[in-house]
Amino acid sequence: MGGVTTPAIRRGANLPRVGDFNESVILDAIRRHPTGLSRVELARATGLSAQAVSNITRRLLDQGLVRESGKRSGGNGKPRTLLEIVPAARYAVGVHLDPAVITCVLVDLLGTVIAQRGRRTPRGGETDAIAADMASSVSALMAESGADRERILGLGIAAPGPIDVTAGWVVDPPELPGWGRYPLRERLSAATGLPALLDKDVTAAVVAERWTGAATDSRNLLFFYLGTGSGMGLVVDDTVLRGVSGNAGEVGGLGAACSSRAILEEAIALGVLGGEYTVTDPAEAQGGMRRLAELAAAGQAQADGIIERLAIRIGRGVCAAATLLDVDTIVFGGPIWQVLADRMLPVIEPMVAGSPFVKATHPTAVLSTTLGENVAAVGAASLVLDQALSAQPRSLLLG
Amino acid sequence: MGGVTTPAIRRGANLPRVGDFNESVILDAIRRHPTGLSRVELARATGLSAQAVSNITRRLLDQGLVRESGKRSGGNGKPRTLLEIVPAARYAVGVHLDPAVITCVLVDLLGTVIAQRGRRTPRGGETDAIAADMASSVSALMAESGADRERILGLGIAAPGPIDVTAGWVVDPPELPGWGRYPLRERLSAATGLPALLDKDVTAAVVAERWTGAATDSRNLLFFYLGTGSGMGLVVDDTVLRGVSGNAGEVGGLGAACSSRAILEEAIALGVLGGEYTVTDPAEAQGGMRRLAELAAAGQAQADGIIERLAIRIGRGVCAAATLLDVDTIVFGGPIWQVLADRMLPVIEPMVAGSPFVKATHPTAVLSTTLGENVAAVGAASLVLDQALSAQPRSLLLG
DNA sequence: TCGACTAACTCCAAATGATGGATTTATAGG
DNA sequence: CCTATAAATCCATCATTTGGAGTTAGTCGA
Repeated sequence: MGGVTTPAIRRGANLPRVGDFNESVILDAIRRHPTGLSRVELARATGLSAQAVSNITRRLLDQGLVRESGKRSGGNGKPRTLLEIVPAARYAVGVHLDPAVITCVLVDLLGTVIAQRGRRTPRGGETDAIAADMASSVSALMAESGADRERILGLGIAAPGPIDVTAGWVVDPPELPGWGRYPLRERLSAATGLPALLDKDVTAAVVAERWTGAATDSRNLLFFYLGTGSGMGLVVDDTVLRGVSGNAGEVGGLGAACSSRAILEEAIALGVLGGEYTVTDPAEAQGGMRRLAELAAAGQAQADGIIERLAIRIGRGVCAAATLLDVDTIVFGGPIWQVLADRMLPVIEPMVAGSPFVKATHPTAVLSTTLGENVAAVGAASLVLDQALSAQPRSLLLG
Repeated sequence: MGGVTTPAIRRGANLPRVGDFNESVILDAIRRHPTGLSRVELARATGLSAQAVSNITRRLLDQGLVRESGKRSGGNGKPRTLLEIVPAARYAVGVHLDPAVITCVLVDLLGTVIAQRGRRTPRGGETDAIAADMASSVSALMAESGADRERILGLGIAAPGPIDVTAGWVVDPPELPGWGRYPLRERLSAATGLPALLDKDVTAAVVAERWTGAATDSRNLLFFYLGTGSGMGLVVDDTVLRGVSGNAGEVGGLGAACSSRAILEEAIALGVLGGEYTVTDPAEAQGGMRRLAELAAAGQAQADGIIERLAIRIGRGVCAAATLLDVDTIVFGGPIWQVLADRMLPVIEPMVAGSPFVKATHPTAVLSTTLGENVAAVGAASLVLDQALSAQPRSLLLG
């Protein structure tokens, strides 16, 4: 009390920070325009003076992040010189530690996957050995991609929640025995020599979706991830919601009800699937779900009912969350979603469109991810890009 | 496409903005320390250099926002000169348009209520006349408080959702016939001569709670408002969540189930309350709820059951939201909450403490507002203070 | 009582980055 | 070939933070 302990108050801002920030703003604008963007257009779009834009683009050109890509003549006057991103100027690596698979990807500045590797997650092995194996996968990825080492910004790690962001590890993961409180971030950083950051897989996924996926233009979106577990990644007012401990996006009871384990158990109990689909290893769940989807597609009513009920449950949860957070875009993805999307999307879409909130306020887009099964791994890499290159007002503050 | 239309991209930042922002940061830090804070402490807390702090505090002193309030000697050396807020340096006015009552308050820089007025919301009168009456209440408030006109920053308006923030009006409010799409913000601004802003009542309430209420230190909190309707005000990562259209915090079906109308109907159907408590006018609902609380306190089991079931419903909703958003503080308030708090808080508190997410991650405080029945009106005024004086990184961007 | 010491605060020159006006550059059209 | 026009850059200016030196106001010990 009384000034002895100085609590963490908001930090001030700084001249050099403004420079860096505006650089990010310009880079961001260029990145978002695949066709290229001229300096005047940048000035108009960002509100900066033409002079400032000129200086900043010069710095970006010097750093090799941007190049001039031609001219566009608009009638009279000097034609605009277009600027575009040099995708190979920087890279980021992402690792997704999932109960079913461990995926590593290397992406470029635009989030395009340059190289990737996946392996089934070993059950009950030596955690240290598995982590070492992850690190060597990352190193191999960097080597085979031919990317300059010094152009690699860092390593992003996505893991199922709950996590402890400050410690850089996973907390009591039900489906990941052995990984609880294992110092994953430190170990991978040390073993690869890259700066590393850890976040929840769903948070990573929503960042990917904003960076390169289906929702690059939305400032308020919700990503529902359906994999071994399920959860939501949240972006509101152009900022990724992380919450007190980085665990925002947990869906409580809904998550358990949507787990592949619960669905398969229901299917087996109803006799739709045989006992051979009982999951001990989450890696096998996707096969069971695929079988279930096939049966449903072939007209098996009970299989279809299971999927439809799942869709309705998810639809309710998503509507509640979309109402609470006032988003205009909902994206679905994850390995299990990929299998069931065709059946579930037509159920969920009208639920959202018909929800009282949506009808009273504004239309809400419902989409499937365009990034495929490894959204979360791409997301892990996107976390790095996002931190290093995106223009977040927060970055103006002094740490 | 292709650069013809320039989409809204993030805006750059500016030197003068940095100055203003840092001024806000310092003011914010001083405001949060009732005992006063010296320049060195400010420098350490904000990360700014001693010089910058010195310059900024001089500006604040010149503006009369801050004064030197004594010295504190800490052993050797020159004693620190303490700085404190001058509460009367600025004022803000807040109006809460509620289906039951219209409340106006005038608060000072610290959010302390200097003057207030309330009246029952007229049913079905001439909207224009009522708005004019609100405006004259505001003028009367300003006159009787004796506050310098030029020290009044503006007028905040809180209204039940859904709202349209850009238009500055309420959209189809079920309990506020006649107010749908009425240009409330413009009219009140014109009639009072003050710049006005409109937000949802629950959003206003959460801002109040952070400015002066029970949660001035939490950066992640959730406010559950229980009045004629109900909803949540959300703050995550130190920013107020507003969403696409400013309607974040709606609770869908839960909101309807928690409305005083629904509760009283249930009580009447069960014969706990007589038919005379049927509400046509929301202003009468509070009386019925008070009667219900009295019966429960007197040991009437059915009345008690109604309240307990309500508490459980709210508890579930709040747990789900707290899990989704990863907050560490939950605050309850609103006119109906005031009446039922004693019975409901003991039900909800253990639900939160026992929820799987809370147990797995971090303790979560459950509190009642300290601002009484007119949280929302105080909140409306706080919206003005918050916009004008709080340090939001967002404010660094050029509009 | 006086001087040494220490910490808080302020003055001054330097650095950084955005801004506004004038200037150069590149194209289209007559 | 000249002019009009729009894009991009040069130059001087302004606002703000920063770092080091200097000033101020206390405490402590002799």
